[in-house]
Amino acid sequence: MNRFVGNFTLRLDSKGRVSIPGPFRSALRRDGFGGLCCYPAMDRPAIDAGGNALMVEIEALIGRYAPFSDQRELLALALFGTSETLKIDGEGRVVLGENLKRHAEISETVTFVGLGHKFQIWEPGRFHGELAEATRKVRALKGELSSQVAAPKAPGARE
Amino acid sequence: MNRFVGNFTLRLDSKGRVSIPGPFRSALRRDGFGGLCCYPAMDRPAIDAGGNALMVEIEALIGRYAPFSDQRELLALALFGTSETLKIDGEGRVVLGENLKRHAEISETVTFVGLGHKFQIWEPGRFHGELAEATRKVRALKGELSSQVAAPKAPGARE
DNA sequence: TCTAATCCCATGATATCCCACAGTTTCCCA
DNA sequence: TGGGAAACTGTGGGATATCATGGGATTAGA
Repeated sequence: MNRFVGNFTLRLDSKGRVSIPGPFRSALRRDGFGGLCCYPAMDRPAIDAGGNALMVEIEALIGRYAPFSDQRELLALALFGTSETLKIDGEGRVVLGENLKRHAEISETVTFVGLGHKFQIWEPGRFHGELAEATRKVRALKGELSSQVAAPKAPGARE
Repeated sequence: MNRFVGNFTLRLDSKGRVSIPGPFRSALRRDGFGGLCCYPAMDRPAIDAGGNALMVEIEALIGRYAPFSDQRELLALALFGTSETLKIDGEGRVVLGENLKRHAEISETVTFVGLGHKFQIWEPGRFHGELAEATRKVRALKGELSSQVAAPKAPGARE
């Protein structure tokens, strides 16, 4: 079983290191990629992180466009250009780069949140806020669903 | 791991030398090409750089057009004609040619940006501007993508 | 002989590796 | 069923290697 599930809150030490939660660490190990691929999440003050699987996903996204095309260069710049592959030390820790920490407004504690094929790293307070918000939305969505019968209406993309 | 990822800002010394960032340097070493192949990026005030993989890609691009066709000659001129192969010294540094520096408006600090198979060298200020622009466009693109994904049967992949 | 490019060594800062330890949880065996 | 023993996790800090950078020496080219 190779996905990231659950959430864990951990502290950064004086050198800025954080342990990757055990379950995530073993999922990464299985995935075969020595390091941790991270980039600032779009639209959210969080860090997206993962291993090979995530990297391949990004590559596939970029690979859809022709080499030297504008769109490809743009995507590559925004994705590869802002991501960092962090080294994982013998104890399973990483040091987050300054950009990443700034983007997620992380200071001394972080929450790891499993998202299946990848996971996110949040500042704990912001994560709880976001979670509450998400719960509220899901509840609303559920209400909507139960009031519909089985309408095959196209599900609009929402964010 | 053999691609260029992340961004690094470094200084030119009094002799005009810049260190190639460690991760890029080792990727180049793996790629087997002794020097660094550079040319002014099309449409952008930046320098495209890479090793063997980049040259192969350029060749493939040019090879798509019929020999002696206008497009082919033009591309060859723009890419091969303007490229220089820089020597990498014992410490992993290169000296950028005057053309390159002028094109990218580089003075004393540069930002190396990984783009997967190749990387770019920017004047840091211009890079930040371009990155902001790219992020904005990618966000728009993401909206498009997520509305496409909802159409076929969702294989558990979500964002 | 002079200029410029290349090589070589020095150095401070940073990152990486390595060992240590305390709190839990798991496991084992009486 | 209870009492350890062992393993693992998160945390801490010192030692070592690597990186970015600076400058002198050496070679090459004109």
